[in-house]
Amino acid sequence: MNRINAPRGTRDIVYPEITDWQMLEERIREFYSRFLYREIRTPIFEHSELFHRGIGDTTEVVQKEMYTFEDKAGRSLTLRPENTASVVRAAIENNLLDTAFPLRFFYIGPMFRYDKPQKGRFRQFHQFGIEVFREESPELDAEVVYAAHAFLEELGLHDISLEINSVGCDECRPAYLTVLRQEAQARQEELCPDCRRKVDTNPLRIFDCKQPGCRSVAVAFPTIANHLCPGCSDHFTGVQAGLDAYQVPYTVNERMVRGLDYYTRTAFEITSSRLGAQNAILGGGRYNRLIHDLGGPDIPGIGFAAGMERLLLHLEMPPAEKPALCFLACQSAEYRLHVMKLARMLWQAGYHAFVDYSHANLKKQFRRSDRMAADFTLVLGEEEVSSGQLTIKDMARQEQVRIPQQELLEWMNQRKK
RNA sequence: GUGAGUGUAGCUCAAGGGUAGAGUAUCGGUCUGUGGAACCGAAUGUUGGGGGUUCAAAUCCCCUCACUCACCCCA
Repeated sequence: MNRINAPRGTRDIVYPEITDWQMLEERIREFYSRFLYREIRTPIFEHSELFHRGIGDTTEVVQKEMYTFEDKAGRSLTLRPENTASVVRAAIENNLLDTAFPLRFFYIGPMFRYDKPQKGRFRQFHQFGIEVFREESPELDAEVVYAAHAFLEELGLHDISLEINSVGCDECRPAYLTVLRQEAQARQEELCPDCRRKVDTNPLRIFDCKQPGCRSVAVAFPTIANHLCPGCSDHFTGVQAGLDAYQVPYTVNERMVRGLDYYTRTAFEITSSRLGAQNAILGGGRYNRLIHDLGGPDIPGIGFAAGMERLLLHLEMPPAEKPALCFLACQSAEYRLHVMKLARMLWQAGYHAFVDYSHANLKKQFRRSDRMAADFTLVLGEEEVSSGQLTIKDMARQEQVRIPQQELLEWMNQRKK
């Protein structure tokens, strides 16, 4: 029979890598609960319309990268490519927006995008993120950015840099885009074919182009900084003051663009220099229209999402502390039932124990114990059973003792300290 | 979606038209109450898949699939 492999761009996470994931998830839960973020779990698929309306029809993600399918009743469903729209939908649907309690959510889970896989990019990948609704002060933006940056720092991530920008709002961005489009049109000849197309559709993206020609042209283009309305301008100033208060190191990048349409005002991104081409490890920003656009009240929101694969790619997790492991061997099969009684004692007391049910001789059982990196090997044989004792060998110290069987737990407890 | 590189034993890799190999891991033995070392031995492959050229293909040609990296896009 031919084998079936995991679909392209997906992968299995198995031991020992899985322990890194478990530790990371634990750290996320602990860290973000300090800020009163509460976990939320939303469905892995949603009505396709949620993402069309939320993320924006013209975005790359929606146009080319969604896993969309029809269910048996003919509904158009889509595997979530990101989670912000879902969290907003869930908050509205569950009437969570009426409470006086802070509206703060965090999530951890798989996302799906039909991309061509490469280093740090998968079709099923995992993100964690946070969302805050209803608070509009710039200082809150600063706290969210701090919560993003400080977490990575606490994880011991090096070689990361934080960039922020303001992308304006519905008041000032259209006017700026007009100016930018004019400028780009004037110098169209000097742009690559790709960018020439962007002049009409999304001129901001020209700033992203890596072609040296486009880059040198785009440097001269006007940035949004001078076109922000007073409201956005004050807000951005406030964000920066807040970041200084929280002592977050950042640089302002007036040319930073984000891929999702819903961002207003604050946008930020954390990249790593150790990651290859896919160097964005975290991205987010404010979205003051999204909740309203998805049928909710007219309240603002802000959040970010981080790529967990990319995080783990250059994160050195400390080796997990594993409790002592006892390997239970016996001289021959006739003592097996005795061994099982000892195993039961250990398990009930919370110890890790492995019973060798094979009929191998002791030498082989010891070898197996060694390969499994057991801390202790317990042996039961004729001598032990007839005297109610058992032999324990400390594998690392190469010392062994014989003790009464009923003293096993006592011995382990002392040994553990 | 575009491009480049790579697919041979569980893993890392040889063999570049003439019998598919090594290291490592696995299993057995030297060694039936004691692991890591050493020595001896065994097992394991539709050479990613399909087609073509040839007396003969892992090797040359075509197609396809997968992986890797880059473009693109983004977490």
